[in-house]
Amino acid sequence: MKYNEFLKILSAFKEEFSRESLFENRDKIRVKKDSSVTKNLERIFDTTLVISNKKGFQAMTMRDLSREAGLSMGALYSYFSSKEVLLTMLQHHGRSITKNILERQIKIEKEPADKLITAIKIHLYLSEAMQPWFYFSYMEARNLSEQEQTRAIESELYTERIFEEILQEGEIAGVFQSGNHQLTAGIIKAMLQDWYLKRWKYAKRNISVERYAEYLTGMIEAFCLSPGN
Amino acid sequence: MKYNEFLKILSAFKEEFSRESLFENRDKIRVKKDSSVTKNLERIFDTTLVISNKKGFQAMTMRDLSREAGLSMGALYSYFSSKEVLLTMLQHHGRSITKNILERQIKIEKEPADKLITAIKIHLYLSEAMQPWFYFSYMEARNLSEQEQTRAIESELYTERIFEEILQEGEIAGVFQSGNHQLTAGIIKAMLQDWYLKRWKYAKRNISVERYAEYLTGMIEAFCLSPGN
DNA sequence: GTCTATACACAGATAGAC
DNA sequence: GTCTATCTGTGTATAGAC
Repeated sequence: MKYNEFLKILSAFKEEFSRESLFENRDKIRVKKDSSVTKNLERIFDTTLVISNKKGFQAMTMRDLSREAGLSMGALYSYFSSKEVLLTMLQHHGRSITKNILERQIKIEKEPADKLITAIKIHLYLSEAMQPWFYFSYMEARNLSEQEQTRAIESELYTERIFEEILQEGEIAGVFQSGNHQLTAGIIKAMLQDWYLKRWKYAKRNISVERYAEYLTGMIEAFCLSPGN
Repeated sequence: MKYNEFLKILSAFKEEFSRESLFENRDKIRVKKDSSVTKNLERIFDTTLVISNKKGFQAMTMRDLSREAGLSMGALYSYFSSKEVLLTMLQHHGRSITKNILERQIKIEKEPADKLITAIKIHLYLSEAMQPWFYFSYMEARNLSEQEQTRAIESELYTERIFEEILQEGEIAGVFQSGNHQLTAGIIKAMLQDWYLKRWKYAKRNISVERYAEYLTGMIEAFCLSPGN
């Protein structure tokens, strides 16, 4: 799949999913009118990502956010009860999109080798399209409450387990070599994360997401495929 | 090389290097007595790493640091002029140790394949021994001043270039396959970083640094070595 | 050199007018 | 629903005693 095709799928998904997604935390929001929520919450989220990714969520003041988002302090606080809640909402929002898209796209493939390639590509494409959120999610994990940190770790391990299971499945089917699949899955995850954590580097070197995907899958195949496959 | 052997080399190096290293910022420190500096500065550094790695440098207050390091606010400020300067000093300190050790150990090897393995191992061992600093350095990079950020990026790219050059050298010697060595070097770096960024994960899974090193070098060799080597 | 006490700025959050 | 004005706690940093 090309990145352009993926973008279409993603935007269709967001369209369909926007109510559940953006309104997941509806009960925590004081504002009643839906149209205000959709309009302002997205603006608040986007602005938070921009400022936080530059200097950290902790260092972003509510006055910064107020100014950049074009809403008064008072208005901001009618969308969340505290800065910490804003952080939690933002994390939830991104996680549910990621999880849904990833599962949905992997299900389409039947063969382990295809599944592996697809999982890698979709993850890369996702993190390309939602880079600010992925970066934010990684860097701010330790500012979360204990409960939310647990969820973040679960989410991290969940993705890894997807890779691990595909590798396992492939070994049984005879297409993948045996090995420590958990370790391999972890290493794959690390390579995927590098893409959104070091975006500046790859941009400077003119490496497109498709090029990176190709190089990465090549490396994984060299290591995982059974000889002859 | 085993990790234990490395630790001996490291501690010998630190011994010999401690003056230059700890006193690199000597001019910025108001305290005159050397014995006070060696004793307290190391304590300040270590404590800063512990607190910051838990909740972020920004979120660590000087009162936190004062309490945990067992020094009053006033005393703290006689070792650095501001919180920002403390950050800069800490970064410098770790960078010079890393750079020196890495260069010194790689020089020993002559064959590209050995050089590559050594570079990977030494980097892993270093980040194992100095994990708090490596983690800190990665996570707090964006809180640095513009000038210091440039230095941090340079340092990051410098390490990558070491790998790139080894790969290049090996291709000419015929032991490594051709390919985009810059991309490969970046990916190797990502895998090395995962070790100190996700230490909790590997600890939980009982993966030792030696085991990780072995797995990683195995993967790199599968991808890089020319057939027949 | 190290302490205690304090200055001063600025953070997050809310009350109440519109 | 959104604004402005303001409360209160906490942050970094320093002055001056010991």
